[in-house]
Amino acid sequence: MAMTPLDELRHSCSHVLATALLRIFPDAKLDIGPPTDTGFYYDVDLEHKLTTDDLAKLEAEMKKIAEENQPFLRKEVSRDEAVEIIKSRGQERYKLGRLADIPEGEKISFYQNGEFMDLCAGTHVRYTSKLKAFKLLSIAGAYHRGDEKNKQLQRIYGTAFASKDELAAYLTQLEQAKLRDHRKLGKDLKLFVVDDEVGQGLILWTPNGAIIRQELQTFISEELRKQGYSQVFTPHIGKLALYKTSGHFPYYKESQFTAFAEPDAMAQLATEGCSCAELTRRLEGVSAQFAAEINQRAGKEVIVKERILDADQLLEGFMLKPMNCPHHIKIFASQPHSYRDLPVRLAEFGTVYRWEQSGELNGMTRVRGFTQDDAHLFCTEDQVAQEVLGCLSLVKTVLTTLGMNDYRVRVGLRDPDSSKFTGDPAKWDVAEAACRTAASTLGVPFTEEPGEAAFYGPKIDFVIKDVIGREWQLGTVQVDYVLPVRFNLSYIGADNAPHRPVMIHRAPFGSMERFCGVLIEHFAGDFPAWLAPEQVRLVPISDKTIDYARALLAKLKAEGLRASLDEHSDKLGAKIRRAEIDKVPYTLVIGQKEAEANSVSVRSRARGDEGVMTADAYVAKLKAEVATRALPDKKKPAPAAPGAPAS
RNA sequence: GCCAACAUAGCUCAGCUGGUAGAGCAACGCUUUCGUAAAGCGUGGGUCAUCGGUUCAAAUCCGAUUGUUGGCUCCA
Repeated sequence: MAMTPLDELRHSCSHVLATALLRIFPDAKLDIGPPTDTGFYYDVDLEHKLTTDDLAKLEAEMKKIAEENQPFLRKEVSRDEAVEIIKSRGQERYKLGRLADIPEGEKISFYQNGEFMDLCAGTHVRYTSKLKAFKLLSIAGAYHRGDEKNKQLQRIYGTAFASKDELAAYLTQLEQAKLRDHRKLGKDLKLFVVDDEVGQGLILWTPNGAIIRQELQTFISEELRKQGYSQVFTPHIGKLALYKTSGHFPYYKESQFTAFAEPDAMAQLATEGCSCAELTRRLEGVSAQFAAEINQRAGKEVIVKERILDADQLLEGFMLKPMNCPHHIKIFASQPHSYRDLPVRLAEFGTVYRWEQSGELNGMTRVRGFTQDDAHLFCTEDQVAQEVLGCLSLVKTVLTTLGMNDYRVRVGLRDPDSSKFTGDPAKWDVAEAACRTAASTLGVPFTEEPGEAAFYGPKIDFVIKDVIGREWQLGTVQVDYVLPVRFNLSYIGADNAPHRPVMIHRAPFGSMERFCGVLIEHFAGDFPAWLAPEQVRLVPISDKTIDYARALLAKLKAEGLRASLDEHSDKLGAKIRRAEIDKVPYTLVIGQKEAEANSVSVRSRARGDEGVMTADAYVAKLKAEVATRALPDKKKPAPAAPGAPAS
C-alpha cells in the first residue's frame, strides 16, 4: 500500500524519534512506530518512566538528527540476515515477532538513517532534513499488540506536517477543540454535573441541560407520533429470568451492574453462611430444561453444564436493565396480534445501566447510566425493508434538523468466525441484505464492517466525528430475528396461522447523554433558539427603564419563551458581554427610546445588532424561529436595494 | 481494569528548596444610571480531594484511597 507524502513524513519522524530514543536510552526495546491520521507514535519498552521533560529532550535530539541530514537508505535482506541484524542491535524482544508477521515470500527490508536501522517496509523521505515541522505531544501506555494480556509499553505520540505553518495551525485547532469540549462547556454553561458521591459516569442533568434534553425529547416524540409509534413506560429493573431468556445475562456480565437478590432471600442465605461466590452461582444458574431449550435453539452448547442447577438451588434476583428490549417485548407479547396490527412500534426514553470500565468513562459521551431514545418495532418479514428505511430516514431527519452533516454510516455485519452471533444463518443473510439495501437508498456513503453486528442481528450505525476527531456512534438501527424466537413471539397471519414477527431496534440519538455531549461540541455551546436554555436576555440600559423591562419579561414568559432580565447596575457593555459569555441567542437592549415606543433593540449572538422592532413583532419572530427549529443563521439579511419595493 | 500525569475559593490559577493560604473573575453590599463584549470601592468565601505516615512544624515530603485527564483494552 502506497503511503501519502504526509504519511511518509510522519513515518520518517517515527524513525527519527526511535533514533533519538536509542541515543538517550540505549537500553530501549523498540516495538513499532507507524504514522496515524493525525501524526505518529512509537511504542517502546523502557525501564525509565518517561516524563514530559524527556519529551523535550527527545524532541531536541530529533531536531539535531534532522539537521544532521541523514539519508534514509533501504536495504532488502533475507529472513536469516534480518534475524542477524535485529540480534546484533539487541532488539530481538519485539522485532523478531514483527519479523515473523511478514508472510513468507514477501520482501523483507530495513531502513537506515545514521546509526539507526529499523525493520520497515517503507517508504520514507530521502533525508532527515525534510522533517522541519514536528512536535512530540504525549506519553501513554499501550499494550503490546493491543492485547491487554501482553506487557504494557510506553507510547510516545507526536505529530508532523510538511510546513511549520500547518503544524501551528494543527496545534491551534487542538486548542480550539479544547474550548468546545462538552465537559468544559457543560461546566461553564451549567448543563450537567457528575458527583463523586452519586457515582462515576452518572450524569446529573442540571436545569439548563434538562431544558436541552427536554426539547430534544419533544422533537423526537413529535416525529414518532407522525410515524405511528406508541409511547410506553417501563421500570429500571427486571428479573434475571427476563435477561436469561433474552440472552443478555450473564453473557455480558462484565459490562453489567451486579445482579441482586431479594432482601428476604439474602437474609436467609446470610444465616445459612452462604458465600458470595455461592450466591453468584445460584443467581446465575438455570434449570436443566431451560438450558436444553436454549442449547437446542442455538444448535450448540450455549449454556455450560456448570450453570445448570437443581430447582431448589436456583435463586431469582433482579438487575438494573442493560437494555429496554425485553421489557418492550413483554408489552408486545401481552396480547395477541393480528397481521393487520403490524407493525407495532413501541417507543420509550428508557434509562439503562452498563458497567463501563472506569478508564473508559468520558464526560457525557461514555457513561454508566444513560437514557436511550429507544423503540422496538415488531413487523412481518415483508415489512422489514420498509421499516428499516423508515427508521433511517428518521435518523437522517434528526441529524439534518440539527445541522449535523459530518457523519458516516456503518453497516455492521456478522463475523462468520465468531460464536458471539446466534441464530439462523439464512435469516442473517436476509437481514444483512435488507440493511445493505436500506443503507444504499439513504444517499449517504456507507461502509460494511464484519464483526460489528449485534449478537442478534445486523445493524446500521450513524457515526459522528467530534471536534477532536474522535468518532462516536450515535443513532443505530438493528434488525433482530433472534429475540422473537427466544421469547416465542407470534402474530396471526392472513392464513389464520401463527407467524414469527421480526424485531427492529432503533435509537436515532443513541443515548440522550452521548448525543447531548456531541451536540454541545457540535454547536460549541451556541445552541439554536429552540434548544437554548435561555433564549432571550433583557438588558435595560439603566434602571430608569426597569419597569418596562419587567413587563416585557412577563410578556415573553407568558408567550412560552425562556427569558431573563439582567438587573445588575453595570454599564450596557458589561451586560452585553455577560449575555455573550452565557451564549444567549438574543439580547434585547432596552432604553428610553424602546420604553416609549413599546419596542426592543435586538442583538443576535449570531448576527450582531439587528436594529429596533416592536415588542410584538419580535415575539412573533422568535416564536416562529423556535417553532421551526431553525438553525442559527450567521448571515445578516441582505439590505433591501434602494428604491426596491418593500416585500 | 492497565500505564502515566494531575487534584488549592463557585470558575481559572499562583503559592520556590516544609514555617498553619493568595490573585483575577463570579457572588453579595454601597456608589454610579450609563446605547451594543469588562465602571469604582468594599464584604463574605478554602479541614489545600480523603485517610494515614515522616517532622518541633505538611498545601508542600512519603504511602494508600477516591476522583479527573491523556492513552491502551472494552463498548450487546
